[in-house]
Amino acid sequence: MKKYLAIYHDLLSDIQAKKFEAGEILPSNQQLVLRYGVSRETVRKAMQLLADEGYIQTIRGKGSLVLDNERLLFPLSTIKSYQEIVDQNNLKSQSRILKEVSHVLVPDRLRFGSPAIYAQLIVRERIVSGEPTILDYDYVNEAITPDIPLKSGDSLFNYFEEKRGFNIDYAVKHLTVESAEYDDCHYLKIDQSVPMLVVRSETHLADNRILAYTESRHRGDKFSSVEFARRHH
Amino acid sequence: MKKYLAIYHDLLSDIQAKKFEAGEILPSNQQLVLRYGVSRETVRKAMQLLADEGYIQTIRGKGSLVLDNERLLFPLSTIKSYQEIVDQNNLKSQSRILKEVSHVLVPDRLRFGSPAIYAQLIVRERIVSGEPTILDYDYVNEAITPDIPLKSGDSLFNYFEEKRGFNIDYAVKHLTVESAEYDDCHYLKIDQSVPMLVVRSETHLADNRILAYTESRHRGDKFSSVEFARRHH
DNA sequence: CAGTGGTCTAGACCACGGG
DNA sequence: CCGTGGTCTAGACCACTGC
Repeated sequence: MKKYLAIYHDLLSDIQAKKFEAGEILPSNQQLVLRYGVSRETVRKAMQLLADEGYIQTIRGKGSLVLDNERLLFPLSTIKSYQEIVDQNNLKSQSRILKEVSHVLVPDRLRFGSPAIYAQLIVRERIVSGEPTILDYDYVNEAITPDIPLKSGDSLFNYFEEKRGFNIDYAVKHLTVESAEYDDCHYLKIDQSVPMLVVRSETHLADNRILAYTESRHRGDKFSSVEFARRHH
Repeated sequence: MKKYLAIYHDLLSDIQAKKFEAGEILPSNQQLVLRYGVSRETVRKAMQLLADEGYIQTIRGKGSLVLDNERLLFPLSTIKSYQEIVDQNNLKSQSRILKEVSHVLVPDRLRFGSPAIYAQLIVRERIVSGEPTILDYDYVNEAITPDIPLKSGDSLFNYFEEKRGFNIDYAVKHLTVESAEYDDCHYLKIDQSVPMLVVRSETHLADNRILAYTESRHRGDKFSSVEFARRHH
């Protein structure tokens, strides 16, 4: 199903496999119409997805230019699981579960005015290049999915989408810079002088229910993110 | 021209003017087709823009739900000028030019592998609620637009787009957390212990030329950003 | 069942780039 | 001039919601 997504993924994997290098021009709309046997509007939907996510730039009269997407690392403006980011960037990384508690009330600082709910709390640390770098607190809405069976290496997103068939739609993320707390110092083996980049997010399903609240605490001295932004007129 | 943009802006201004509150359902595609006298695909283009930017959530079988967009503050994943952000959030803010130098070579740390160019450097401080909070270093490509006439209150983007007719297309932004430098301490009246949130960006025109490099240095203890992210399948 | 949004089509005209 | 991408149309079928 969904022809435009098939074309999108097909072209994207060619770009990521370097069959198209940065600076090259993709096949024209018309060529893709013939290749895939679809209408032009369907081709253009695929191209717009690629453009929105920073893989190509369309230039009228010329064609669709492949951009340098080597550097898209840890973007905050997309919903990617930690595992997806690790995979895409060929990082060496491990995760370790530090704590798991059921029936916890989600703290105020994560909710930004949304109603309080009970959740299952999962605390994990992410170890990048042998060094503990990120602390993740996931509060998963009990009303939607209680009792998550989690092994150390599992991805929560993968469980939600593949195993449970949930349709994750969007997230609202708040970024701040804060001082290291006791847990940061204790688990990440840093002292209070290291600033933390904190991302608090609220993840929604396609029916607008809140699936989870997450607090991701990154060592500031190790944090790096590359965003792609388009200008809309 | 561009009917879908007209519809987008029309609906957006209604949302921002609270004619549609968060939680309400927008008029259906069919109603908008009749109201604007356009085809359904044109209506849907406008709706997709609204959805992409986090103003609405479309729910199949129900309608287009208006989201709570009160809190979209200082998003890094869109290209907005400082002036646009200030206007949208009703902030009290001033800008002051600190330095202006012609024919400067853009430093390595801003370029991430892009070729070195000569630029006009403009250094400004942004004063929010009476307190100097952000230092901006703009390196504008001399080959594209030399000798920018700048008064203290002017917006660079406004000059590029309105006065010069440039078509800004996209930017790549690098986020890091760094220690305060001499200039940070001097102009922002802080000491070295305050961490800085640094955004370095490369702004491209529609023909893919680089218009400018920018380094924005935010006081970490005052920094706050809200992002909207969609999940693509 | 009627109404909603999601996908897809075949065709048209426009604006821009480059030879 | 021709080929490119950008916009728009009228109509079709599907999947889902809610009554």
